[in-house]
Amino acid sequence: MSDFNYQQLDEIIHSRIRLAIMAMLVTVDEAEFTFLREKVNATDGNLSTHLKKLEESGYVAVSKSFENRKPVSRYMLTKKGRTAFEMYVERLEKLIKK
Amino acid sequence: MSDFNYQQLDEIIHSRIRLAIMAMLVTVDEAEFTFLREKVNATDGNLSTHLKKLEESGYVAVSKSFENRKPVSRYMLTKKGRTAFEMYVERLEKLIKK
DNA sequence: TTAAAGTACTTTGAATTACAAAGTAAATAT
DNA sequence: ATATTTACTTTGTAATTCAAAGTACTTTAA
Repeated sequence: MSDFNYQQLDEIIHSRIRLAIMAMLVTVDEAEFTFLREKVNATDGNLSTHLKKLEESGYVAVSKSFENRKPVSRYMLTKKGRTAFEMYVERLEKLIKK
Repeated sequence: MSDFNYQQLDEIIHSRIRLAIMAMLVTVDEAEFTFLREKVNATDGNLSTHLKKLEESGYVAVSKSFENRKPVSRYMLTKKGRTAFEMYVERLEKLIKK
């Protein structure tokens, strides 16, 4: 399969906002909703739906709890998510590197 | 602006198929419709619409002619397209590298 | 004490996008 | 003559993206 076949790029990860979320998550153990919202520069609604999609794809796991009487959602990559991201990056680099 | 801000990635280029087209086009002087269709693994209709979008964005130029009595469309990156692609790759790498 | 404002999300609806099926126009094969 | 192939383009629809509005609280102000 040619390196230029566009379908080789995981479409779940490839969305701009989800890619930014995944790229952020690989650098940390876990991240709170509000932290991601700030880093990725997303609106609440948009972030929420994309995190849900990543969850449903099994790429991200969440733990929702209350701390100081406030809801806190913590997100982290799953093993599957990490592997998928690595594969995605590998293919992406083959595509963009000459 | 944080490297994780998803909006920094050029949305015209970022689409999977258009990214593949652009990545292909930076490696060659020009490419025919049928060549791109094969390399990128796209259907005619899909390729056609995305090439048109790249054209309208000023990233790609086309020359349409007849050769051996058949229509041939040749596509090449414009200067603007090349610059935009370089910028895109730069930002993408900052995003996915650590 | 109760009303208003904030926080941390989720749901909804509308606009945009991506895609392939169908269409066009010309050439070639049967 | 008719059917098929080639090189595209147009069209219709399904999926995606996004922010506005909504929910369920908590905190602050009056």
